[in-house]
Amino acid sequence: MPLGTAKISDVAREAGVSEATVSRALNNHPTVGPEFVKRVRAAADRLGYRPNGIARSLRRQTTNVLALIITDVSNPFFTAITRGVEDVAQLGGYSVLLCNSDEDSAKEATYLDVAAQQQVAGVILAPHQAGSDVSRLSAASIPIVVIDRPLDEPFDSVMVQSREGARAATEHLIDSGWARPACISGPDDVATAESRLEGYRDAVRAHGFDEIFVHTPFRAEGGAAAAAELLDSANPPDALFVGNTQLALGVMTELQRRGLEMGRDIGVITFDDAPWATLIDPPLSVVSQPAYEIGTRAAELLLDRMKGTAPEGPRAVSLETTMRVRESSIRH
Amino acid sequence: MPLGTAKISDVAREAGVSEATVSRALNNHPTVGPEFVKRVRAAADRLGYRPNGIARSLRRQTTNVLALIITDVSNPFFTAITRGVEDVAQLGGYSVLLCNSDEDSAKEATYLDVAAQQQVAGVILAPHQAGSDVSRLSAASIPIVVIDRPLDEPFDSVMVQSREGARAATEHLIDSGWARPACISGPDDVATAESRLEGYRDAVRAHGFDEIFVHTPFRAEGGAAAAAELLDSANPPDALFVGNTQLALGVMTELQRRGLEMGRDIGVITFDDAPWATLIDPPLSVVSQPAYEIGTRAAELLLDRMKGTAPEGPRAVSLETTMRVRESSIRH
DNA sequence: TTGAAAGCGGTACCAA
DNA sequence: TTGGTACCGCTTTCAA
Repeated sequence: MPLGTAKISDVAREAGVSEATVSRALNNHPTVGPEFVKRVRAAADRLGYRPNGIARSLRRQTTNVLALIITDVSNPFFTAITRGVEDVAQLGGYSVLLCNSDEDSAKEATYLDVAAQQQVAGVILAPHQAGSDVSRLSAASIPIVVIDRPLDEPFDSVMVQSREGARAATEHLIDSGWARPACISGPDDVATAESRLEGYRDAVRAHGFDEIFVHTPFRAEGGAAAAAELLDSANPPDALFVGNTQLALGVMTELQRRGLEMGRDIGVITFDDAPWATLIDPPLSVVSQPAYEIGTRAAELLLDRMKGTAPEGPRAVSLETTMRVRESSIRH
Repeated sequence: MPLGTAKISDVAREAGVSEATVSRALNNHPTVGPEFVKRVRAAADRLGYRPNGIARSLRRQTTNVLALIITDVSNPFFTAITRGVEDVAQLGGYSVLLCNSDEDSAKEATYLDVAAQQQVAGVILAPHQAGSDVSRLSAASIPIVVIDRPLDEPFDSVMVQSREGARAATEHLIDSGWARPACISGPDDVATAESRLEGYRDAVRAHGFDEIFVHTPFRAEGGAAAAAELLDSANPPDALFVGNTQLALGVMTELQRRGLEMGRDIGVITFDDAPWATLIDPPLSVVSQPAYEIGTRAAELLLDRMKGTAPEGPRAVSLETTMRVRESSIRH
């Protein structure tokens, strides 16, 4: 028998004890004689025994893995969240499986299904839409923490005050002397896109400015197309509040293509910080979200929900954004 | 009984057939009467039946999920690979679980263990080191495809001709008139870092130049520290070949801090393209790897290995890099 | 404290 | 073609 193929019955035979004793010994059950523990451990080592996680899960009805479902792996915002989740999950003895729903409800549903089927211990979900169907998880009583975007059903959640951040960013644009700020927003069915747009509207309305905005997918090409549309319009904006990093990539490419310099020809501020934001010319002003903390807080909520130490009702964590004014938004 | 909690025995009762028939009907087994299929489907729908993946896996000894283990989720290179893997996996009806080993052998080992325990159908692995222990997967005869970095044991693999790419990049630096190119390389125990360094050495040796290099972790801080060290040395380099995107982020930050302009004061070319490479000033020259294709090819190899349609021995795919000369490497 | 045995929820063999 | 049932590997009562 190849090493690492042994099952519990083999170990039992090798150690001369029952399967039950092997199981208890290996799981540090207190009622096992120290002599037996030693014998079982030795036998297990000799055989290279590794428990079959599937069988264990089937019996225990749970695993020691968490699922983290995000909408875009290539967005630094979500990878920062991922690191936060991983760090606290690891401390708690859990592994995290990352699933990329890619802003696609069908893929999201598949992963929700996989999570339920694999009986993960808990799920952290950035829902594509508020209506995402998590009933399979609920049916299996798998705890859920919702992040980034709200879900219709009430769960523990970690959100960011996007609207306030967006409003502040737009105010900043106006304060800097830009007279016609527009908003390049994400898809109109994505909550974060909407609340950032709302924040923008709050600000322009307060100042009696026109509301100028366009919806586009959270991708670089979307940003480029939106920027082009706005700039080609009859009465183009002189400043842009951009909905996220991916959009910003496209927007800046388009500005570059047109020879427009940020801060001189057009004011730009974008949602989410990025590691390269200070390297471009001029440095990009941003509204930064505490991404890593979103991850750690979410994982903490999940872990104590799993432990059963959490209070009854849903807990809502709301984090603030930080505006980092650099040069792209400053008129000169 | 809450919806979605039904098990196969419930469906059998509801449909008035045996469990065996339910199983066969739901799995499109050809030997089931069409009348029965209809009845079973209806009963399953009524009860909101969803098969328990764990139980199925235990019996079938496999799942329809793949694991993709990468070393750094926040590196765009790996997220591009991820998209490639996901796209072909989905076509084949598989979900992919992404695991971030974070350049840490212990985490990697944990995920390898999880993969084996969860009995994933296959694994695509970017090993931290050539000695990574995949014996648990082999013992469970789970197919493996190795990407990005070699493994001591022979498996299907998709690699990139890093050394050639690195050599070409360094030659380009030299051809552009830089007289003292140095290399900022990754950790000396990471194969890609080593082969890029080798490529650099090939080039400088061929020209009789000094070999100047420093090893540092694949992180922005590592890049910054390495750049500082080199620039502060007695005889500093006038050009830099940088090992990857994360390092480049740090290197450029350090150059900026010192007021050094790429292309004018120092020549820079880096391994891996990044979405923001054209947005910085001056645009960054890079050696681009076909990341998305690495992902698709790896998944293809894995899928037909799983189907059993692959030839006996390991297949090795070797992809080429593309140099994209922009301005940071051009002397002016 | 230890062992026997009953499942966990499906699947697939064998018999009818 | 359908049904009965052993079994996948482990955990956890229940008895001894």
